[in-house]
Amino acid sequence: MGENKYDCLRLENQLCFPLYACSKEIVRKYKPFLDKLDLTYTQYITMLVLWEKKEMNVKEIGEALFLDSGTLTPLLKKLEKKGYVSRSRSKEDERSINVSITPEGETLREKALSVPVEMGECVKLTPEEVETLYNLLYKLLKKCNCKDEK
Amino acid sequence: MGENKYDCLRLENQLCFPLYACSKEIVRKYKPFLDKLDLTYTQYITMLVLWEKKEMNVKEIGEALFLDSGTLTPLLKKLEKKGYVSRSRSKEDERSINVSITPEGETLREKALSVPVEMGECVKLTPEEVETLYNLLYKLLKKCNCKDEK
DNA sequence: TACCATTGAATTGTATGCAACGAAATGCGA
DNA sequence: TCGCATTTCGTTGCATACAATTCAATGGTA
Repeated sequence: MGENKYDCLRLENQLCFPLYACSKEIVRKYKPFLDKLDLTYTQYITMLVLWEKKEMNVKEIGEALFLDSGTLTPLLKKLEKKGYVSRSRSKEDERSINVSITPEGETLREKALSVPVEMGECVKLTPEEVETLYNLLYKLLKKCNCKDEK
Repeated sequence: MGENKYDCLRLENQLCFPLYACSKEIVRKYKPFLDKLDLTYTQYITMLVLWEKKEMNVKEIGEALFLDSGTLTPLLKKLEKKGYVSRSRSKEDERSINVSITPEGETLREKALSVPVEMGECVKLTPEEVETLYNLLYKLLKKCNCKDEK
């Protein structure tokens, strides 16, 4: 019934679309909570990795977040201006920039503890569904990220 | 072991992150295929809904794609300039803009048929996994999209 | 019918994302 | 050690995204 050669072009037959839409909607959900920290979503996930590692260079942050220097350089400068991170040339390798958490950035971590709690209340999936979704996304991410050919 | 109060802030404990990263990586995967059609990803999904409905106003497109006029207005003007759609004031409601597919846009649909095929080869999940992922994403999207309070 | 809240687009301002390019530093082989 | 490919950031240009605002058209309602 209703089969035609264009079915594969229907929005509802694309896996990419719910992925794209979900990502945007979730990021939008974060906004009111992140506003209280004066962070955007991208700044927030940058702080997440920095809170863990304390010090990373731009390349390492980029690999962790799937972002390049074109996005990160201006973003890190903004975080520096807000006082949450400091940036300095590495002494071992002058090409590299060390980005590290400041005491103010460390203080922010305390305030950020409420964010996952508040967001958790927004995601109405069961723990099993979250687990399944999480695993499939990481699987896709891994398949996706490997070099295209070979 | 290693439990601490900041565990909830670890990047790997966030569902949002693989969602965000996957979405970007998939969109990036589309690029070489969409370049052949002279479309960006957002322009592509806009064409997808328009190919189906033939004519929609900006509000309807926005509801289908989770985009607002701030994104769509300039994007639709670009698609118009490329000759794939036409834009005109609705006669029934002068506030509304009717966006419709042109013959060139219809021709483009033929070329676009190869895109899902080429992309399908990039996504190395089983059909069952794709199905599960798809359903969970739509479920999340629905939960997410409902009005926040009440 | 005059008033006014609502609606649909467009505009403005800010913040990404990313490809492409540039420049300086590094490293490696002849 | 010289030359050159590679690496790491930064910059530029283009295209989203979205909140907030504006403006014109519309739709009740007194």
